[in-house]
Amino acid sequence: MPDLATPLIAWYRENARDLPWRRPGFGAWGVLVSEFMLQQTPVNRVIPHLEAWLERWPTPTALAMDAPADAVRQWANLGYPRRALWLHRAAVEIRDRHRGVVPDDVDALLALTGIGDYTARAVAVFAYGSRHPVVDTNTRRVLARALDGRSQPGPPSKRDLAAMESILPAEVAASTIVNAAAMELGATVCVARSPHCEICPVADRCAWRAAGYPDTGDDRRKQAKYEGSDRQARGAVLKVLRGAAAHAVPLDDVIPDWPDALQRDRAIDSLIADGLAEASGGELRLPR
DNA sequence: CACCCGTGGGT
DNA sequence: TACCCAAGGGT
Repeated sequence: MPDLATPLIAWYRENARDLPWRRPGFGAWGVLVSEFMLQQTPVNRVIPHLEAWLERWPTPTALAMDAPADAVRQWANLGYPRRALWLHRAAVEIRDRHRGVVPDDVDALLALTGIGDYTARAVAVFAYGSRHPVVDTNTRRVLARALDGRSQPGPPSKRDLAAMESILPAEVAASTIVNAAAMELGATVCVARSPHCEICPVADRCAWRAAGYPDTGDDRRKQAKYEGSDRQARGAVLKVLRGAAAHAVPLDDVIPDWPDALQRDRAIDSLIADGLAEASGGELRLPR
């Protein structure tokens, strides 16, 4: 097993980006909100929204006191608006189960709505300094290349945690840096396409490089086409509900010119089923 | 486990 | 232009 930790720590010290959630004293709530926003949304789009969010809701309890509709509106165009709903639910759960304090325990975090394997460990490690393996898509790619000699990682699995654990230093502070450094390397150097191996701190011990950069193929499933999809229809409906001062919109005024009326109705029904919309009196609105 | 869920920038 | 990709999670 090559020592990745030592070069990763040295590299991270010099090259880590200055991101808001890495500032000392940023707080567990801020870290948690950032992790929700970063679930499938790029860093650069998250930063302004994160700052506005925390200014409006500096604590979980503050968010819990407002309506889910406010969270969905504030989420704006970050995408996957269920995350806004789930973040609101998590805030309510934190208020009710944890006296308004973001828990530091992985199992307690996992029990919160919208928090899975990655986010629970990210909060425990980056907000509280615990020692756990944190594995996101960047880390999986770095480990697949450096350890397994593959160009892309396979599907996510529990083995990913064991792989990360295998390169994690025993000492707590160092382990936190290695977790962050693996993610950072994957995000900025060991990127999916055209990686910058010439500046990579672990190039001299990378199994993929040593093997001559074989293309092992990408067994991830391709993203479904967005144009013409149900997701696009849902997005259009939610954009209307979020929009302007309209708190409730007559059903007949919700994307009336959508090309596929069946798809439009399906989108509305699924949004209601997800709790992202409510129908009453022939009107549609965000959840109160 | 496969599939679903938004949105926008890069190539 | 199309396609790729993004600090995932729930069902």
